[in-house]
Amino acid sequence: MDEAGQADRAEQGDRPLRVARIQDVAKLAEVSTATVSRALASPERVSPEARARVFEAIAKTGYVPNPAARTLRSQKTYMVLVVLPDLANTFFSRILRGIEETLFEAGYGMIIGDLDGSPEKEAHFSAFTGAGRVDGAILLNGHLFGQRRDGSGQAARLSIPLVALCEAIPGADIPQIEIDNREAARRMTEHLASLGHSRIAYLSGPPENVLERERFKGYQDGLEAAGIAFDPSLVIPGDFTIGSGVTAGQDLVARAKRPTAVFCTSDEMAIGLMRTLLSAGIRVPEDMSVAGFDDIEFAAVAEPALTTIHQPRRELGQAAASALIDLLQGRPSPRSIRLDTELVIRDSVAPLR
Amino acid sequence: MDEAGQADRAEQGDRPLRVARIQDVAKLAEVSTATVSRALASPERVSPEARARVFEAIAKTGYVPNPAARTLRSQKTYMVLVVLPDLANTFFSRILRGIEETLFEAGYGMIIGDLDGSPEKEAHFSAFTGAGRVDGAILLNGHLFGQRRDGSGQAARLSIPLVALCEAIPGADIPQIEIDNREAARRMTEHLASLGHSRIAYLSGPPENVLERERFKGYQDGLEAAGIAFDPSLVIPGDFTIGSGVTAGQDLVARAKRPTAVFCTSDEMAIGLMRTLLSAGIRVPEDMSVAGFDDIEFAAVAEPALTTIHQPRRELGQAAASALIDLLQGRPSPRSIRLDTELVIRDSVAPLR
DNA sequence: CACCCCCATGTAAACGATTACATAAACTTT
DNA sequence: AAAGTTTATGTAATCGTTTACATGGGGGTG
Repeated sequence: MDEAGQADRAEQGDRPLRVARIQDVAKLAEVSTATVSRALASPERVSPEARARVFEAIAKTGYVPNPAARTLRSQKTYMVLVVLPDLANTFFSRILRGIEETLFEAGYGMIIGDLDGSPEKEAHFSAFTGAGRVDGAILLNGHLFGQRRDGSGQAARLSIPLVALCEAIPGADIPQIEIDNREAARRMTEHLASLGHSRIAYLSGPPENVLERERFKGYQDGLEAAGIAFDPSLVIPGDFTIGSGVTAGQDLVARAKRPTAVFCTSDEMAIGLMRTLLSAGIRVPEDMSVAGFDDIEFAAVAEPALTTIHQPRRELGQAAASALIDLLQGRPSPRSIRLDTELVIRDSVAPLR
Repeated sequence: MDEAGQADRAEQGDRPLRVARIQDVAKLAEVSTATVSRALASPERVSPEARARVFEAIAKTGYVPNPAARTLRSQKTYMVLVVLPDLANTFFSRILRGIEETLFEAGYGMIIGDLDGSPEKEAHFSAFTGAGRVDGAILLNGHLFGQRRDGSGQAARLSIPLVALCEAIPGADIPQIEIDNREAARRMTEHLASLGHSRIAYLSGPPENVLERERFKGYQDGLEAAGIAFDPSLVIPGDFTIGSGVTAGQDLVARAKRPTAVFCTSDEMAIGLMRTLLSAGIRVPEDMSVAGFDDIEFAAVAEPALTTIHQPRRELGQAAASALIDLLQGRPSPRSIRLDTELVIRDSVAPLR
């Protein structure tokens, strides 16, 4: 105290009245604020002695740089927005973890934008990127936002680096991280066919969804490869949720001529479907085989354990985050990545009797 | 162009070279920046004419306030941090939605801090709150952070409003939003006892967890109320995950003298447990009843459908967010809230034969 | 009519960093 | 030893708002 002189807003007694600023550190270390800033941003550009004094002063004052000031000046937020269609969907949580991990290691924070099917929210998150609250964004929702519906000149805003994850965005010139949905669906369909099934139903996702469209193509590819004619009556509408699986099950139960196998384009639907079948006395896989897609945690402990397509969710998240970080740091980023899936054979699919 | 004079950084041709600043709006509307700022923050304090001109200018320029500058000056970020132990856990996703919804409506963004069991990350998120990157935080992890492990004077930082959700933080003087875990566990235990079960096992959560401790007390309360002696050998260690349910199942299968009912303190464990029992030929509920806790989406479609305790997850999230917003906006906030749970009876529990 | 008060607005000082530019010292190179 | 180069540091402008304070005009009141 007797040394600091008139440091009127510095610490007093014990606890700082106010958070320390770079000025306080500079004064204590007897250097300029520029040197403190440099000591933090690029230590090698500061002499060892000064650096030591600076770090000592930082420790003593408990200084933490003010992010707002930093952002204002440097135009960097060290924040990334992750936009996804449905936060309550199990499928995304592991992906989010993969993203978060990787961002975290690189010093970035993650802001979540849960669209929840509302276009109003979409506009909101679009504004987020436009206003410079984040340095970049990872889009899991299958399309770019920001293109105003009214088409007015409402400004195409400051554009920031974007990465598409899982749902490819056709025509967008950004890195796209995904799996080969078509190929995976083909593989599963062929797998079912190879076990003797020929009446293979397809429980779909929402028709406008990109994943759905790819998987549907794969289903058709698979039928074709197996020499099975496509039967539109075996395509059941769904939307990836447990509930739509339950509904689809009721549809099947009511049919006179049932398929012998059902390929569901999400595990959630498969689990909901099996539930309805079992309640109606239809045994899985004895009476009907059921296959899923995603390999969520519950797939392995479903009853019966679900045969499905494994997606490397954590790795997908990590890859997307890495690609974005590359972009943010001016490094060249891979245009597109396709991660491998795996056909996981469990108990819900059996050879045709 | 011929009107603006030397507006060298204003729009040119069609698209703005640079995002519009408050200055640009002020110039166009022929008012000062202060008026623009006021027109946005408190429209009633600006004359209708000026207001109209300002809004017109905002529309014309596509102006969006710079959040960093705003934060720097006003010390408000309009961001909230949500700290949770495990983002990949299904239980949290609906809660997050409730939180996000409510924050969104109030104009706040949500930053997720997934601890993932790492103390290193905890320190990181603590720094988040300390550095003023967020206005407040919702803690789902059951304890406050910021109290340095080394006990050094490392500064108790700027403290921001906090709310505890789900896991109460003993001794913390902040709003706590939770359910009555003890009461709910008691109710389930009594329910099992009322069906004739007296050998009721308890599949626990992690021993240090607050929820676990409360539920365990409730289990004991329930036994006592039913006049059943507590048997430590019926307490099986778990950690809320599917995997620990599977492991617990193996333990039970190996036992000579099995319980007739198992109360699992999470649905995930219950589902994992049932899986193992069924694989080993132990029927649920005929040979053993299984009860869960949480009522996650999969509980209703498990095979058999799971009898469990329903937690109003969305409402929990909403309540926590509301409490935090009250705090942030200087309104009095309820000290603590306990939301009601519900005993959901499905098929996994049956009377003792 | 003089006084006071209120209202709408403007002026300019923060907020707390980063960084372009300037400067001085130390080291190379010829 | 002079000139040029590199290195370490400091000075001060800048990022784009919000807001305390100042100002001037209009309307009430005594």
